[in-house]
Amino acid sequence: MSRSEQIREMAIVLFARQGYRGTSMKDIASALNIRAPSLYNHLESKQDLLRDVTLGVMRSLMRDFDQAVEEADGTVDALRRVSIAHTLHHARHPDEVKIGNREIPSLEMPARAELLDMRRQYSEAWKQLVHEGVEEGVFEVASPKLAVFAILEMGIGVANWYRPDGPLSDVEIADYFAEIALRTVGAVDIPSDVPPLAQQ
Amino acid sequence: MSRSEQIREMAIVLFARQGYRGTSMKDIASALNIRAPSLYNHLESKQDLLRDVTLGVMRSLMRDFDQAVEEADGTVDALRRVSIAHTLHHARHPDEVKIGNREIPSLEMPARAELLDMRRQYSEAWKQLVHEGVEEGVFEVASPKLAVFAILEMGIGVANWYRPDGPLSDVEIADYFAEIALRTVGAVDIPSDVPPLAQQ
DNA sequence: CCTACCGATCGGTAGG
DNA sequence: CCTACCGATCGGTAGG
Repeated sequence: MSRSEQIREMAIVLFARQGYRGTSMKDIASALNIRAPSLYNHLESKQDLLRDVTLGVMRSLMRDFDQAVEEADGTVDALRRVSIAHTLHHARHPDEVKIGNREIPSLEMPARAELLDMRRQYSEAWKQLVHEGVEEGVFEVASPKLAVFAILEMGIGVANWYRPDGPLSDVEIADYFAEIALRTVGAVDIPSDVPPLAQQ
Repeated sequence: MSRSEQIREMAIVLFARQGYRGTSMKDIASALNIRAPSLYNHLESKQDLLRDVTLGVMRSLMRDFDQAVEEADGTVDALRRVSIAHTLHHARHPDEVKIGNREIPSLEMPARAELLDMRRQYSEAWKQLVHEGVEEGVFEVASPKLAVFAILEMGIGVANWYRPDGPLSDVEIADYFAEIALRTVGAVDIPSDVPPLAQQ
């Protein structure tokens, strides 16, 4: 792994643990056994590190969403697949998404506006999908917008509590949350090929 | 409103908007048209402000939870009521809960441990309630723990997007989310006295 | 990749 | 409630 990648990975760990402003360039450098000024051979500024991780995580989320929709067979399956992708992403990249959600005020313009616009696009794509399901008559939901917010936040929260060494795997949690998502939009006749979850 | 209260309210607004470490004592003082050192006639330290708001919000959430359970008629009604209380609290005190969720790394020991313990107690009380419903046979849920996380996070997210001047009132959102919560735990035969939601 | 160093800003105190 | 001021730390640069 290149030094530049090492720095970026360490920054993600420390930003997630201590916050962006609670992490100094010296903290990052010390963790890699070098001095702070040496970092500037590999990056322009501390703000660059934050911009890369926050914009990167949204690009990645949107890519997963598009891929899930492409692979889907119908709207119900599409919602299940994007729900799984959303939850899995938050279980597998908890540090990155924590930074993306918490450090919006630390992100300077114009990157902040860009991030917020990507977030808007992402939830818009979700709303569009739910809307299609309503039009097709496979979903029954009082407010698509509220339903989408509920589903998204449920997945986002996973980043805060999921532990790989816990009793449930990320796939099990993602499957279960996808079931909740389908219930939330009032999808009926759900083809359930999901194995039963262990208690707890 | 006393100067001390003014300072605390302004701190909450600025901590939520700019983050704890992104807000200087000078920022708070300037917004009140005084100088930074004058703040110290009303508080011990900047950290005190953070401790008061983060511990206060958890005390308040737990109080609301207990009251909702006391007023409830049975376990299904209890889950509906605590869900409503949880969502309403996040809609009505968005700044406080945002700080409580984002600034955990900024909170120094031992307050941080105290906060985390209160959060654990809070979700434990929720899990206990869901567990009772399962034992009574009124809930059907694969994993009480996951169901509780899903419900809690759904409500927490409200603080990030709810706007009082939006198309839906906080009460409407709380009622709707309580319905989703009941679906999440597989509560059946839900007595629905909730008025239909406006689309969008 | 290092040492030496810069100006700016921070939380907080002294003293009135 | 103010001015004057403190030591510490910050992101970043110069120069090698």
